[in-house]
Amino acid sequence: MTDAIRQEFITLRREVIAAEFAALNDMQREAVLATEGPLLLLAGAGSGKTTVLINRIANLVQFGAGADTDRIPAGVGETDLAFLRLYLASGDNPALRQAGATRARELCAVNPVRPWEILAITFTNKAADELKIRLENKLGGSARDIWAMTFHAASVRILRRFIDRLGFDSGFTIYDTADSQSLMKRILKDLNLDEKSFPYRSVLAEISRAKDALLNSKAYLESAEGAQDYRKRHIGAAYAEYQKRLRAADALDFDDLLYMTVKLLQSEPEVLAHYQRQFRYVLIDEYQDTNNLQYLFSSLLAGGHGNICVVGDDDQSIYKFRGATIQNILNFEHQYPDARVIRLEQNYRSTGHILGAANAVIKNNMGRKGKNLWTEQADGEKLTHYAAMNQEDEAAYVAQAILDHFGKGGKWGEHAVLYRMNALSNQLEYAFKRNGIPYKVIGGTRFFDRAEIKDVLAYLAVVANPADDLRLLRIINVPARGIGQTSAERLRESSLTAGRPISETIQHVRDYPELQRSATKLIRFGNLLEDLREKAAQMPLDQFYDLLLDATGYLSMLQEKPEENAARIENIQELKSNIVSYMQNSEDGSLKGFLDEIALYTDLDNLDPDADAAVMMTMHSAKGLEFPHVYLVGIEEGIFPGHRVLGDPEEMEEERRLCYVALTRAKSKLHLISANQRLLFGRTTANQTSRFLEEIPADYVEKEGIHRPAYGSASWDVSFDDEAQGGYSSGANTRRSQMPVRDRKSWSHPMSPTGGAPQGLPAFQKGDQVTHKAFGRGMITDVQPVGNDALIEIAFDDMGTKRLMLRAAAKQMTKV
DNA sequence: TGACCACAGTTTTTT
DNA sequence: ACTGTGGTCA
Repeated sequence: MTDAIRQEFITLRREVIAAEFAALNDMQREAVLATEGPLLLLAGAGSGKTTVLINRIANLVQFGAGADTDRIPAGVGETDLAFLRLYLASGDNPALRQAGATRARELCAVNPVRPWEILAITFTNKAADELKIRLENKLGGSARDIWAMTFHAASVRILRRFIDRLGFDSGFTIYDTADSQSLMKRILKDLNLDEKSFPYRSVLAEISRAKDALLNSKAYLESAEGAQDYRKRHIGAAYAEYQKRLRAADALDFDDLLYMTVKLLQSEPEVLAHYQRQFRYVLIDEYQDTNNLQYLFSSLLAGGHGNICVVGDDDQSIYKFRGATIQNILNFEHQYPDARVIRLEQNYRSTGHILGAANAVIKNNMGRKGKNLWTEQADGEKLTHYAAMNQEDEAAYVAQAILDHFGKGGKWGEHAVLYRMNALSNQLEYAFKRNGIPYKVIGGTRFFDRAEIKDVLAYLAVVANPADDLRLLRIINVPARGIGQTSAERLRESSLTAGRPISETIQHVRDYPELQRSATKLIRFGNLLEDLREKAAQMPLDQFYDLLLDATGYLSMLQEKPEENAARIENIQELKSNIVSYMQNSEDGSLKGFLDEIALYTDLDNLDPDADAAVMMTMHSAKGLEFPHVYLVGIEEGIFPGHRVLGDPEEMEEERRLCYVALTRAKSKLHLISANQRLLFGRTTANQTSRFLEEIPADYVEKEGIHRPAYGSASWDVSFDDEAQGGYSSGANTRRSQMPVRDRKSWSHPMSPTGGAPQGLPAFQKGDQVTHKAFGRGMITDVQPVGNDALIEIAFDDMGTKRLMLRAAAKQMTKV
């Protein structure tokens, strides 16, 4: 084979493969084809990062190293070259191209990758799921074998197989944050550590930091001995105790999952070799958010073949508070001197104005790699900054804008409201409820953090793992079994001294003189658990779940107060739907498997793209998502940026990055809302508008609302009716801006506790024909007074029946 | 032992 | 505002 043939073959091969990815832009394609060796992909917001990941994996599976290697199959000759030339020239002839496709692919593939040789790591389950779905669409069923999952899920998978080498049982349970917290509270109490100087949260945070630095409690204590640090010594003791009890309960916390995996890979050469051999290609998404453990995890696993591709954006690093270090991405080129760097800077998501605003804001940060996103899109609408009177006005404005858009044929799901902290979502929820806007809150008090869910899951966990003391204690007296705190405490202490799990102690309760008082009850409880364990082995999970709810008396406990517990009962039912869908999606359908999945699960994964509903979530949760219309609320100093970062330039930069993330979620219209005064955490404050707003060029922004609040200077005699009928329509903004700053409560809750008809309710009654701006024509079918408002039911011609609050609805309706 | 009440502390973000 | 805790009383 001559050199010329070699060269031309390599060139043609790359062109053939490149043609498969013709839909991408040059940089994206570059990133897809650069398969070999370390690659740093700096992908700006909305630059098609996920598309690149998908196509990159597709390329690996189809062509292996074909596009990025000098290796040539033996026996390539002139005929093959001629064929490839012809094939490439056939671009506009589909029939010809199709005929040659198979041969071309075979000829160009070099050692195609098998799916399980790819490790693709993401941060959230949501991102992992999306990746899996899109891969399956592209590659078919074999895509299921790709290791596309979160750091934690991958760790669990590795640990389940090999953790016995560290002396742990492979059936370990996973403790979530709440579990860790209650365990730590216990420990601090037992160690007699004052909760003021040793808040459980900061102790846990310190332990988490130690684990991230790969320090076990001993190593941590050693560092404390040297420093003679009193605080550290106590925390070290708590750390040791914490790990001891986790161990006794056969449990790992979130940090342990990564920590143990890294330890395992470092100390067991065989295991390391196994996975290094297996993972020919490693991809890490959101690399700017990795912490030290995750960095080690990635480096170790990619260490065999050295094909590591990390994707990230230093401007979107927003998780420093949980140990993420932006250094990982900044140092990548030092770690791998031969690394290639590819930048994706073309944004396909946002309009020019939105992108311009985001660029202008992030420009104020020092210490970034430097990058300027650009777009081919038109400038689009300007951003809107609405300065609201207070949080109610803010919520009303958002609701109004959404209703307007819906009235023009838009979809609910095109809107997302983002805020800095969950506490800001309340007013919005009320406003959305009143106006009949379907919505979904992501995060906040999470489904799996609800007491009833934790209770039921605790039962399942104890059934699966009798050694799980923490969860056993949670449910030992729920529902009440006459095993009170004192009995439970005594039981716990006896088990501790005996060094056996509580469930074992219960089985041998007769051997413990100090437990005789509650022995009968304990035995009954122990029998219940035994019984459940037997049943669990005999029937499918969903059936067992029903049985458990019944046998434990948990359901009947809730049913004693049906009204009060309606939501709880519903939640428990909803958990069953989780079980059923788990059974459909997993091969083994085991209880353990279910608990694993649940332990790594968050509400974010619930975002159902098919349901048409506006969404609200924190700016953090919104990372990676996009929406046509975005509302950023609470854009005030002290809230965003939050008050705790005001004195700290580094923290401020993180906050600004968060702002960048938030701004770049919007595709076509961005509303920024600040309130002149806000009731938060029980206090009313008057915040200045956020500095981030000042950083956006003024000619990108249209201002609405009350921009220079001169408290008390405006006219005060605006009658209620005026306000109610005037509404919040976009045309009425000028009028609104003249409204006085005044506490609405003074009129919306008149001081008339002795009953009588509510004051100033808009005059609508049963039977009225109305036209609603968003929902069209309809008839009022019911009016129920509720407090100072009324709940009305309207049968709309096209929208079905809706229940709205009268005061809010009146602003949208006219009588026909 | 469990129900009820007052009180305080906490309100960033996630696996 | 809200929740969880701790104390008191039946």
